Amino acid sequence: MSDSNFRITPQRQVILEELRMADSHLTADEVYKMVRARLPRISLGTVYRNLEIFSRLGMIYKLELGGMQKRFDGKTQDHYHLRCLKCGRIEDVPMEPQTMLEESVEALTDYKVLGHRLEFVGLCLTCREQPETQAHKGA
Amino acid sequence: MSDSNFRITPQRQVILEELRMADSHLTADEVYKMVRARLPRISLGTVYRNLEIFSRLGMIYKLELGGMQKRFDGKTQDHYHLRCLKCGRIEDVPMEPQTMLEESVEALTDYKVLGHRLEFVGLCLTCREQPETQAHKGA
DNA sequence: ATAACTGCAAACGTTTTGCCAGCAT
DNA sequence: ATGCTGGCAAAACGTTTGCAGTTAT
Repeated sequence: MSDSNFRITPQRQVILEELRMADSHLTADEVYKMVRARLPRISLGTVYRNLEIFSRLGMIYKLELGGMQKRFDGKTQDHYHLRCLKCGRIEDVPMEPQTMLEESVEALTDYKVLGHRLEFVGLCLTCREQPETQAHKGA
Repeated sequence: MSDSNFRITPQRQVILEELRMADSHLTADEVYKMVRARLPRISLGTVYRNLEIFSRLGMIYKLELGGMQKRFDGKTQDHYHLRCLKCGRIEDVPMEPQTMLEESVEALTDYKVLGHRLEFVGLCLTCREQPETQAHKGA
């Protein structure tokens, strides 16, 4: 792929649409299931290939958080994430990226700091209120 | 494992020693290779099993950073990490955990925030100075 | 004709698991 | 005798890749 002769095929169209329609943070497999409802013959390999291409082109955002599957996000700009330890739900944090963190680290080390990834973990409202149940699974 | 009848077997002893001797951030496979030099018959499964147990007991620290293998760290207390994009080296950041970040997120959302993970990426001194070479690999 | 793209299946690297034997209590 | 533990091999998991056929230019 030369990144310039990039065609919007039906598969790519549908993958993008589903990613943008979902309230974000889908795993490749979830994207696959959703797309397959509209294009039953699409393959998981195609989904992976195109998610990778989209993210390389900056069309979507690839989340690689700790110890989990990759997730893909229709949004492009950087933001922090918040994960519920009990149900696994992932949400965006309505907080501006703290660039001063990078400045501090650059002052403290001999690295050229190019970015940072910040993830919060905790318990969502639902899971705090239902102490003994697994409220929901997935994104 | 009931976590109380926990025995220090030779395997466990050596795994812990190697983890504490190394300057940290080993992958399970690296631990396996090092331990095997002293206990040639140990199996990779045993290494994984015990790393998991140690980290559950808080005896070591399990790093699960974005999109990579897990790494294990003899140190116990929380700290931030800094990864070189070019050579993959991972270092500790000499910075105190910023608990006020968690307070901000708790104020901004309806989550009970229990922790956070912060990872910086950039270029280490070596890799900045040798622009065209891959300086070193691994931890 | 050429290059990009897809579906399919196989391969991959990492991690987990089942099983049985061995050892400590 | 009970139960934790280790070695081994197989399985599982998420992801990537090779290939052959298809589609668009």
